[in-house]
Amino acid sequence: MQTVHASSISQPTPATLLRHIPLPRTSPDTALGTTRMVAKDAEIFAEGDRAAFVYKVVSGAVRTFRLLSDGRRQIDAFHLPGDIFGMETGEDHRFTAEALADTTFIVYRRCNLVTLDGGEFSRQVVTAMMRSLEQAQNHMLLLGRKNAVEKVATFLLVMSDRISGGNQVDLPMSRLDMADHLGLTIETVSRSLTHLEREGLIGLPTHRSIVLLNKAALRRLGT
Amino acid sequence: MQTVHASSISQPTPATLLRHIPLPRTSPDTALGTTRMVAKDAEIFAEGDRAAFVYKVVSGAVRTFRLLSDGRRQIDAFHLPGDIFGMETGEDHRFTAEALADTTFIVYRRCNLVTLDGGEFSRQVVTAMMRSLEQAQNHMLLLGRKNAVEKVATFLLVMSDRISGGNQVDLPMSRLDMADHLGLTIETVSRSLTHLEREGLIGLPTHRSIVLLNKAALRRLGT
DNA sequence: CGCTGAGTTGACGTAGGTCAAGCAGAGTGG
DNA sequence: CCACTCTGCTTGACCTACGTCAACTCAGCG
Repeated sequence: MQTVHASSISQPTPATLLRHIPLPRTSPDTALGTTRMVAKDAEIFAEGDRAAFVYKVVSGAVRTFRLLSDGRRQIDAFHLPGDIFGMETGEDHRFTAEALADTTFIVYRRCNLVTLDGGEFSRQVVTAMMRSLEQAQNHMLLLGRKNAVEKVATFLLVMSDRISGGNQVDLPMSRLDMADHLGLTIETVSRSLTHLEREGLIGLPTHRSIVLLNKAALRRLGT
Repeated sequence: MQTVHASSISQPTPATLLRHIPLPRTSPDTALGTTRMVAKDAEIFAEGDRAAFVYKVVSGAVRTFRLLSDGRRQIDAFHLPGDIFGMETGEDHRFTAEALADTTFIVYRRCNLVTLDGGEFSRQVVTAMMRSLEQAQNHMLLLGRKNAVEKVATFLLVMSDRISGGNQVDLPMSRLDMADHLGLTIETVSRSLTHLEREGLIGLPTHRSIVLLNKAALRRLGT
């Protein structure tokens, strides 16, 4: 059992709420949807909300998570530009979504997913769901069977693939977000990072940016 | 880090292989597929196999799992009669599937899932995938943030819902399978079960059958 | 420059893993 | 019908990876 960090249930600040303004617009990608911008830590939808929309990140990043009754949090995924999130098969959202940073996204009215019309949009949503499933399956292996250093190494490789493909990763999330995604605490994430640094596998020029110095060795750790 | 139980990489016995006979047949449910029977612990497909088929359990039960290089195993799901498993978006299977007990299932030639024809079969497969995703998301919360007793309590409730709906559950899997599903060891699963028994929440008439004496209390543990 | 919040580090505690012994039910053979 | 083994499960004693608590560092910012 672990204590619940206060910030893991943080609310958007008043300033945040003020900047939480719908911005109707039209563009190639928004033919069917509406663009919105929200500030860092703003809530996009909450667990239990009616799931009337599907979302696509344009810029920034989003976390989706669930809480246990005592506040323990599991972040199931981070959503980066291009990712679709918020699909549900039932009526309601089973997750809460919050912006990791100031974020722009497109809101699509949820066409009934059960009526698979074979159209471009429904195909895109189904593809997004399949990708979510694969990621979730990889993540179950990580959560169930990897130790702290292996978890962090795997995470860095995945983020590197998704963000840059290069050797430098600029993480959009805090240590707490990483911890709640990997089933660890901030302290253990921090210790694992410094461990990897001492081993020469990564460099830590700043807190949020990480250089993967030896991807092969990192990959060996995560398999 | 944990030791690898020898049986977690057990191979089908020779006797098992002999009983591994394709049984072509036709019935209402098999209009598009072929029925097969396999013995307990037989492999149905392996990680890396070409994913040319999709499977539906008729009787018995199936586990799908992945291994780390040193043999640590994560069972992502158990598949019971009526469940469809083995869908992949890529070319190859990313899991191994084995029978938990003597099992009958139907094998469907994999229609290309990307061409969503809106037909009955492709709708059924997409529904199965969505259900898998929801289960995987629930399981990530369990693996990442629940303690041993909470994991076992949650698992018993889920299995009870899926198998009987009543208060008696006849588990089709061993303690080792439970452990590798819940991210624990057999010893911890065993201790958690006797803990729940001592608390009066469950009864253990035999090893494989469990009586849920206080579902409300169990549910409180898993939330 | 001092304040603030995020991150790191160290000392210590504990849930759950490890190792080893023992037990019970299901086959098997005499 | 009873000893005999085999396999899965439980239990106990001990160990360790990771959580907890608390002090400290440092970057960003008014």
